[in-house]
Amino acid sequence: MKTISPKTIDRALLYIRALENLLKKKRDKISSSELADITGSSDVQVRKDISFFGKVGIPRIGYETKKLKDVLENFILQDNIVHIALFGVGNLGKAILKYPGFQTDKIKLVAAFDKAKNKVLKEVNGVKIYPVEQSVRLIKKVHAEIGIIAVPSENSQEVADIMVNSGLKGIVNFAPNRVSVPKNVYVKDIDFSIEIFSIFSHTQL
Amino acid sequence: MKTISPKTIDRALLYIRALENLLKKKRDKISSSELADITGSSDVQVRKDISFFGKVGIPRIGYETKKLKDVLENFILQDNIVHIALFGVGNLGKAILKYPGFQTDKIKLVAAFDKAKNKVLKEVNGVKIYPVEQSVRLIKKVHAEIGIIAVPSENSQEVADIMVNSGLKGIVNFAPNRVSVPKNVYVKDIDFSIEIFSIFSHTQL
DNA sequence: TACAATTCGTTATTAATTTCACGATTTATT
DNA sequence: AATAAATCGTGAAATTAATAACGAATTGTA
Repeated sequence: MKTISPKTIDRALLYIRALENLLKKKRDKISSSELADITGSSDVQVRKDISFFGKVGIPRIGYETKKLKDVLENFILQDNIVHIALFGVGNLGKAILKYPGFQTDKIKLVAAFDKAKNKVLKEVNGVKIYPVEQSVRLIKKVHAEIGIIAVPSENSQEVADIMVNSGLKGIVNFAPNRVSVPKNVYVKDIDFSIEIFSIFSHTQL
Repeated sequence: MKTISPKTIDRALLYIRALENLLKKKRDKISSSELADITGSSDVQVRKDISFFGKVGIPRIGYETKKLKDVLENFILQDNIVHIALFGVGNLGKAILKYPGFQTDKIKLVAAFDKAKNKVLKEVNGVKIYPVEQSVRLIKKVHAEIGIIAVPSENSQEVADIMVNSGLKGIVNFAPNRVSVPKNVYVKDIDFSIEIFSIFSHTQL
């Protein structure tokens, strides 16, 4: 039994999104090479990735859009819905609250926290903003799995500690400094300026 | 002559940021293992990465913080300053404008564009907001290299076309759909919901 | 000065990932 | 029915990346 690689999972997420868009356009079939073009990959890579999930393609035709999407989603998400808690409702936090991809049937932003009294108890895009003091209790109550850090870096560690205490198992950190957490908690750092430098380096090659 | 791998470059950017923080704390020496801890890597990986840039370490001591930072920066950025143009001054755009890492001596956000008349000609964090119509001319004038797409997905392709026409060679795309560009333009997509699903998958393992 | 301790730098090894090559399957066409 | 064309699926090869192993250099200490 081969184990599935993290890279394959990440690409599968791109495939799923592409397939959703194709479904909206009523495309019911798609070939590996076209899916590769859309997602910035290669046809062989697409077929190899998909082969981890089973034999879903039809030779000479390609893949059925709906079926492929279901297979990938079921494998990766099973029946789960991902519940997210957001910390920090500044500009970035608001952008995240308004982000269309965060209120679908597979992913729900369920609670936002901020320490500014004037933001608390307001609602943005259907999500209520609570005071940080209530976060541990509320996150446990709503069973969130993933947390987003969108506070200034001075407060990021403090927020990370709250997240760990609440039982969150994954964190996206937008603050430009690393936070320390127990090793059973997975942290993904997104640092805007490092992304920029990285692209700059790529364009220099 | 070995060529430097993209992964090494990306980690080197993490090292540079860590070294900057250490310098602020007046730490003038650092070992590979401590740098590894800070950046979430391993000591061997750190030494191996750094060895691409030359012999800068001192056995038994470690690296001189300042010297190592200079070596890495010079190699990756040479004497360049990266100039950025931002499209879209909504919540996300404002968050980017206020992001501290975008006004340093190595990276400058030089212009922002929006089509809303009421935003135009205002200034956020020292950056002036211009009408989109002037973007091609202005980007050429200020010699920006990298563009950031922070507009809704309906407008992302249109903005990408402007960027290509302006001569930008790298794009960070925050809109949740891929844009098509000539293959000499490098695009990095940052899709919040895919990041979340990716973390969720990691935590499920 | 000799020896131990520490940390870098580098070659060798192993592991992971991507690409290649090609057989198998299905549909269309003559 | 035979052949051609298109596309999937996959084992093998090639590439890339990470880890391990260890020598070399430096400092501290007896």
